[in-house]
Amino acid sequence: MPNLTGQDEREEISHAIPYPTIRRMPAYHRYLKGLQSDGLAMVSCTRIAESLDLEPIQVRKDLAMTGTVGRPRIGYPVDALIGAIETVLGWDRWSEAFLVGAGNLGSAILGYRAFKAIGLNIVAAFDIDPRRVGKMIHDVPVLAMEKLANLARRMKIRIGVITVPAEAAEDAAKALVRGGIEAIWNFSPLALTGLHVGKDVIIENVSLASSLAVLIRRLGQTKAAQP
Amino acid sequence: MPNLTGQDEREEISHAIPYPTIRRMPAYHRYLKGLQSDGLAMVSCTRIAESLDLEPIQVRKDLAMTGTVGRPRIGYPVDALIGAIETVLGWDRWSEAFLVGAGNLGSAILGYRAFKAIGLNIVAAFDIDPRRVGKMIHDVPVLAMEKLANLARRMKIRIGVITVPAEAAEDAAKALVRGGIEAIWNFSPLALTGLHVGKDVIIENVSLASSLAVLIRRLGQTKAAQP
DNA sequence: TCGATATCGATAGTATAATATCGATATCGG
DNA sequence: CCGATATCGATATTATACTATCGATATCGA
Repeated sequence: MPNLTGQDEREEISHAIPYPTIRRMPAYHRYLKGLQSDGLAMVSCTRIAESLDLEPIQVRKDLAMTGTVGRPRIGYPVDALIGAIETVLGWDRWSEAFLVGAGNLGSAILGYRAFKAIGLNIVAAFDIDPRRVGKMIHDVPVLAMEKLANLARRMKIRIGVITVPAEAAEDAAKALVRGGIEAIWNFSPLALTGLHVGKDVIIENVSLASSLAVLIRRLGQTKAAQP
Repeated sequence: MPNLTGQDEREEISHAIPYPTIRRMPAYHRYLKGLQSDGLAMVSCTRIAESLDLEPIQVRKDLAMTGTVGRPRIGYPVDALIGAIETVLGWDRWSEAFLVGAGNLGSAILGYRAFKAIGLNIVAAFDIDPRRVGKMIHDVPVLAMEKLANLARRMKIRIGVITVPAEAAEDAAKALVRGGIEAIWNFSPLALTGLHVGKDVIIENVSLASSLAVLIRRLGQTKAAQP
């Protein structure tokens, strides 16, 4: 049975997109936006690869995943690529989100206006500290944790952002799940799993410790390589 | 010629550790620290895997990379594992670092005291905005960008953290490189490459957009799965 | 004391993603 | 007008990481 809606057709195409490709998409998007503002209409994989320090073949395969077709010797249409990437990443339809933990990191993320352009609109923050409750941080109200669940259900919030210390991460996650949240973007040092929140909640852990571990490791190796 | 120092011997063992394993190491460390404070002396891969929602085989292979030997039916000694992980990750000898960009995100990272426990000690921040220069943020002084290069060389700083907007990232990176910095931890939306800073500078990009892209994508897929 | 069993360590197999190869195509320069 | 060439798209190969299998080992309980 053929699907007539663009929505489902797109899903069908994009179902097989590997996550490494998804991770590179924002970089392509940023670069293409730059070309677009310079008035460039077409661009080749070779050029993109040179600018982003990637392999041309990899770029070609990644862009093919968006469904955009290129022309030999010319390349891909810039505008179409940008649109296709935005569709694949879901940046065309933004989602509202709640944030838990209005500390240093939480405030920084609330102040990061760029998220709105990439599909995330944080509409309220929550904290257990009564001294923070009631304040506004970057135009976003800080509310008491007790109000989270009901408000989330009422507003049909699907995404929760966790920016609390490790000790509070599990409680924060469970509060979000009680509110019916479907996806959690977790910045706490405790890596959340399906064991914490149930396996049908989507979790994306941003592990700064992992990232730093790789950096320090590579630094140690170069030092060892040049004695 | 045999090496008598523990340093080089360790490097030899750990040279082959895959980066995915390195990325999981901080989670193991955190979990093991919890066991240690509970007084547990030995732990099996099975138990670790269950708690962290991983495969036991994967945990066993990861831990084997540290050189720690386990005992059948009993498991691995907790203390030894912790020490081995700290050695592999370089957390035993912390490095001093400079931070560029004392805005929201920069302040948050300066306030993140946990980094000191994992090998990173930020000793100074830099900013182009004269209104920020001269202030203290979480006990770290904010200095003028012009002072960066000389001070970095004088203090033999090896690591730089970039928390500036995308437009300023390349300049920030180049300033760090002029100061002789060897490794850059980049939080800006612009992914830095060897083309920006020269190919012998180590770069670790923390791409929040990539992380969010994966989250939103997975969310979109579950929605499509249940119409 | 001795067998049952949980676990380790090593080897083998599988899945995934990165890279290479090659024909097809259409533009650009002569 | 026509050949040289840059690029695309598809297929094939390689590299990497993850998962499974199996014998060896040592503890625990009967």
